[in-house]
Amino acid sequence: MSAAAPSSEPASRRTELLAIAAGLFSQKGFRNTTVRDIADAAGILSGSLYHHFDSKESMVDEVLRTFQDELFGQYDDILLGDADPRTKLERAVEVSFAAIDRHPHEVAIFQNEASYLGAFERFGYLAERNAQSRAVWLTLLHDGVREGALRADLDVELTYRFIRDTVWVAVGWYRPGGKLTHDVIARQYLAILLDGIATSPAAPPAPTKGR
Amino acid sequence: MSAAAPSSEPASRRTELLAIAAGLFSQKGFRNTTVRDIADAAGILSGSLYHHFDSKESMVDEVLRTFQDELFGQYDDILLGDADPRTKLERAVEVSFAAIDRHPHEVAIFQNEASYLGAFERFGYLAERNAQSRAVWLTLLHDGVREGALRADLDVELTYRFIRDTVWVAVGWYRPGGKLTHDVIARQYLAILLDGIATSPAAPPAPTKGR
DNA sequence: GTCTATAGGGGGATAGAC
DNA sequence: GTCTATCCCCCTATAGAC
Repeated sequence: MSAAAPSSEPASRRTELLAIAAGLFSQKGFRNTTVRDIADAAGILSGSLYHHFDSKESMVDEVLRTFQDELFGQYDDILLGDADPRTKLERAVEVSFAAIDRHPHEVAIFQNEASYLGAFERFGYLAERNAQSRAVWLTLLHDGVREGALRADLDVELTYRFIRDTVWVAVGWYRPGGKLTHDVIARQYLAILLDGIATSPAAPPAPTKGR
Repeated sequence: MSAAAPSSEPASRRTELLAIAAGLFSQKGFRNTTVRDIADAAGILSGSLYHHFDSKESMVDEVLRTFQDELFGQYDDILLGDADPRTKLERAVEVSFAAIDRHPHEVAIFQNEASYLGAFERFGYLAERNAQSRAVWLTLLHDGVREGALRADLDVELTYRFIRDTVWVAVGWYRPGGKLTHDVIARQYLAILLDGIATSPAAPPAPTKGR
């Protein structure tokens, strides 16, 4: 097998091919993307791909590992920092939206294919990363409650799911380079998450000012 | 082709087969589910399926249409009702979580396959339903702002996306019959959405009570 | 590093017997 | 309503030439 280890050289052909594959995987799904699709997009024939990679699986594997190593490194930095709980939570949200901005394909692949790929031994690390992600958010939320920054009656597990879902699913509609930048979205999202959208808790029918 | 119209009789074989197919489509994805998978699960051979349906596409088509007709009927009832804006918004959220409870497979299929299926002419109605859903939520949000129930500075478009995403993506982890019932989840979710998770807007580091 | 050629398997769908 | 048998296409991956 000629597939060599990624050797940090001049953004190699290997890297180019991975980027092309990632785009297709995110757009059409892993199974629904054929090696011929990838080869076509790269301007070569399908057989030639196997000079660079062992298999289609190897491609998605390398894409996901590279992305996750970077993302979880950022989470770790936040957790190890000495900011207050609310700030840490805000930073984690910001970092996540920034990841969607910089690596939309990778995020989409992880979102859409994790459950399918996770069934293979080779991709067992996906479940580990998932647990690690949960641990990060639960830590942030528990710290926030303990220090009084978040409501004491919070269902932390449920809140974690809502945050996780809302943040990552944004990859479905966020467009890098569009009108809304990732940091604006993060701020707006945090405003809703932290303070809600209502004018007051269980507001009365409102003193009929409009209509 | 023998595929007859659904004739409302005793939960027919046809209906059974659709339920089996829906379960597989939601679990493994549409493309990743073979007609042989469906036939196996039904205890028959793949060729026999074509006595009931024209094609695999026809199956997913019927599943989605049936579900969406029901769901949007409920949305319409809410919109046409005379409740106040906040109550309408709450009901729409409740109805959506109830739909996840009663039709988890259908919701999952719509969530995961809409973008793929939508590319075919036959499934053009998926895009229409999507636009209809957006119209429902935007109406609810705009009414809420106009009547003073929701913050005047709300980014309605962005809020719509967050609501939509968080509600439907719950199908990924919600388990009918589990500890958390759909109405409890809806209430908890509305608590976060309407009032936020923070103790106070931009709370100070908190009078260090714990640690 | 890419091409030609092809092996080997699985997919959707059909025709006709029972 | 189901089964047997099968067609034809597309998929991943390989072997060896250039």
